[in-house]
Amino acid sequence: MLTKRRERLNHELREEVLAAARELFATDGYHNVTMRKIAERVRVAPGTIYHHFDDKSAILAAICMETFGKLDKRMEALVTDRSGNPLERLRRGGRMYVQFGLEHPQHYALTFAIGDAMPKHDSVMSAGLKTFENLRLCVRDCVDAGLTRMQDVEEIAQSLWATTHGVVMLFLGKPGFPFIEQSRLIESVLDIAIEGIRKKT
Amino acid sequence: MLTKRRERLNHELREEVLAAARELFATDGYHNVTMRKIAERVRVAPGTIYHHFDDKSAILAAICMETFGKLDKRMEALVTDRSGNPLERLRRGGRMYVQFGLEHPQHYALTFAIGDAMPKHDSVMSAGLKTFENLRLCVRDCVDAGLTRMQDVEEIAQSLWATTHGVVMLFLGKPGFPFIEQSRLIESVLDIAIEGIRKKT
Amino acid sequence: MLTKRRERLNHELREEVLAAARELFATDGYHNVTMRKIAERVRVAPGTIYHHFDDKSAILAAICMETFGKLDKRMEALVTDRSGNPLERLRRGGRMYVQFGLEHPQHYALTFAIGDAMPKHDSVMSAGLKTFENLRLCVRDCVDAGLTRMQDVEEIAQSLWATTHGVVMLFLGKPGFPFIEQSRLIESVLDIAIEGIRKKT
Amino acid sequence: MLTKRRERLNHELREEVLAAARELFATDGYHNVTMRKIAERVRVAPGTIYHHFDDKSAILAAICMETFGKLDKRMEALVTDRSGNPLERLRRGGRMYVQFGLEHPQHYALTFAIGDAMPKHDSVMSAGLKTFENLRLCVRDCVDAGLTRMQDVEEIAQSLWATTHGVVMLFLGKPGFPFIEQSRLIESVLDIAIEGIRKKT
DNA sequence: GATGAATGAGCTTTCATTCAT
DNA sequence: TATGAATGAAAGCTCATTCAT
Repeated sequence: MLTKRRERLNHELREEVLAAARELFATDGYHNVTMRKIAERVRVAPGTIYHHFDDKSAILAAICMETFGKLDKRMEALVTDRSGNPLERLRRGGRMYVQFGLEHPQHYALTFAIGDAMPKHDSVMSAGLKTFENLRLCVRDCVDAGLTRMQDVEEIAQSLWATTHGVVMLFLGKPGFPFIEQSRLIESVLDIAIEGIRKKT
Repeated sequence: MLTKRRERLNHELREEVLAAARELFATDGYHNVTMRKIAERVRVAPGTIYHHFDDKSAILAAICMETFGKLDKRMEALVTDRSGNPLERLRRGGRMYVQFGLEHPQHYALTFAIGDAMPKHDSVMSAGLKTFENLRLCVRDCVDAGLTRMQDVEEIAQSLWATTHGVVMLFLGKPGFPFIEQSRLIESVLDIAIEGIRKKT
Repeated sequence: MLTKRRERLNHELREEVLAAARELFATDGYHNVTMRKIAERVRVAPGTIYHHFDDKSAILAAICMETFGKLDKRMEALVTDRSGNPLERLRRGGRMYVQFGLEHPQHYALTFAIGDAMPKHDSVMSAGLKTFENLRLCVRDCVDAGLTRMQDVEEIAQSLWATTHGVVMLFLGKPGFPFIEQSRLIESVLDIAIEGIRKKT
Repeated sequence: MLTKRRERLNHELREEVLAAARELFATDGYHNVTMRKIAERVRVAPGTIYHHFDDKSAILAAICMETFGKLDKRMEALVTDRSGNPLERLRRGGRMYVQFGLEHPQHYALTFAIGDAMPKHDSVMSAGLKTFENLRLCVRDCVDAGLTRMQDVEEIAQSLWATTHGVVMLFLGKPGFPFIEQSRLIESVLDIAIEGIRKKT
């Protein structure tokens, strides 16, 4: 009983720290966020945070893990349903990825922001790899079905990742730029990428 | 006479600070470089730097302006020389853009990254965006030459920007990821983009 | 019944804390041992220790009392057994004293070092000083047996205390100094002291 | 001009820090003295101290060096004048050493206090060795003159150091103990030591 | 313009101790 | 009695910036 309640409260504080950090990191940049600022926002003593996270970088790592977890869920749904044209599945996958980034800008930016700020945590790295694995599987289907100009699955998968990542980062990073209508640009980028991969008949 | 010499020396010191900072920023990252380190490298007292730059971020801004100036020159050369296949010119332009980003990660991040700790300087912003105009011109040539599947110059240009931006940001943001060989990935992305645009004959 | 068992368990936990602390203090130094480390070693929550000891220094005090108790027992055995040459008994006593100091550096320092950070506990103080009384008795035997050059028991006893104290403090205070082999230096000091006291025949 | 004045002020602040630290270290113990406390006493910002000393341990090291310097001066005078009985010179040396310790209790305690608190600084170590060298020379004279029971210079020298060190530490560490008159105890200890060394005729 | 000592706020992190459960 | 999350003060240290000279 007691334990359960404790755990719940515990979990809640951990989540509060995560929420505060997520927002602050995204707003002010990892380097400009102090443990004190996070603690103040959660109305907790600075030292308390260290009961839940080893250090500052561990907070960032936890946020990234979270992001990958969410992304993974959506990705798996895509891979599991293997009906239809694989190339079209790839397009849907790309569309979903971009939308995810735009719907969770704080998560996304933090997870994929400039590497300087991101301390290396092996758990995060492997979580990222796992997420990417789903994209790879999608690409493999296209290659196996003989629908692609090229045969190197890894090369294609990473190229597509770069492309979709670019759309997200552009929208997030240049909010003031006179972009064409958002969904039109997304579809255009996806179309160019798919057509760039497709085998000419 | 005296005045002239002084001016030259002043200018020289400013340049030396810039050179030292440029190197240190690129090597250690903006946040890990202290004013003292820069001053030591130039063999000058810390306070002296403040006679030439308002603050630390002003040094970075100056470096970025400088660097974007160089990029612009290269870009202009590309546009000015209108010989050869426009699509190939576009490919060379994209390649140059990506290489620039990877060679000047700190400066690139300043202009294009979000939520980072780097201070935003408007003058740098506009210098960076000016570069986009050259891309637009390049794309127009392709469309005018009837080499593209689509006709909307703005849509194509922004799509290509997103794509090249994506490659740069991916490399910068995930330095630990097991990417395939860098130049191979760059060429692959460019190839997919160009083929995705090219009109099927 | 229940009460008795509880008491025994209590006593056991107290002893376990003492044992863990004794080892940690000796290994890492009083200042480098945290309550948490002690608690972890005993597999107990940090707060639990405070049910058995007022604070950190109380643990050290308890250990010292304990240890001085043991020293006293040894010393008393020496004095009680009055067979053999009193001067040799004195030598054995000195040897024992030095060894005691070197085997329990933290406890020794608590009682005899100055200006150190260790908190002073009066009960420990008096326990330590009680030991001196045994030295005095030993010296008196030598004087009474007519084996000494001098007759002033107090003067001789205090001189011997200073000497043995010196060996201990030297080893404890200058751990990096290139001393000759430890036991050789101890024997040398004792030999000089005994010969310096002995009546020339 | 300017430089000279600066240097003098600089030197003065350094000395003030040293003086404050010396007193605080001796009073409260090295571990209980904070940089902030030192800074407050000197009426200076905490960071300022770091312009004069690398870190906290460097302050302690500087104090120790100082002590050894003073001791060295006196010791050298003793060794230089080689007239008279070497054993008596040794006695005078011991007397001087003890007096030095009692006259500079703070310096002495700090330099020879329990090793835990004393971070190892090579420069301090070598300064200590140099000081000890003078004692060694004195002992060698006695051995060479055939005045000693033993022949091992190092063994005798270290034994004597232990003995004199003991007297100092005892007086400093147990100010409340009912010692016999100070100079009488000192002379007694020295007498026992010298007679303990002297070759029996 | 150049100096460089000094500032002072701020950093991450540690830890003995408390107290509601 | 035992828990362990939380405290809160403090620690050593850093650094962009200022200002008297």
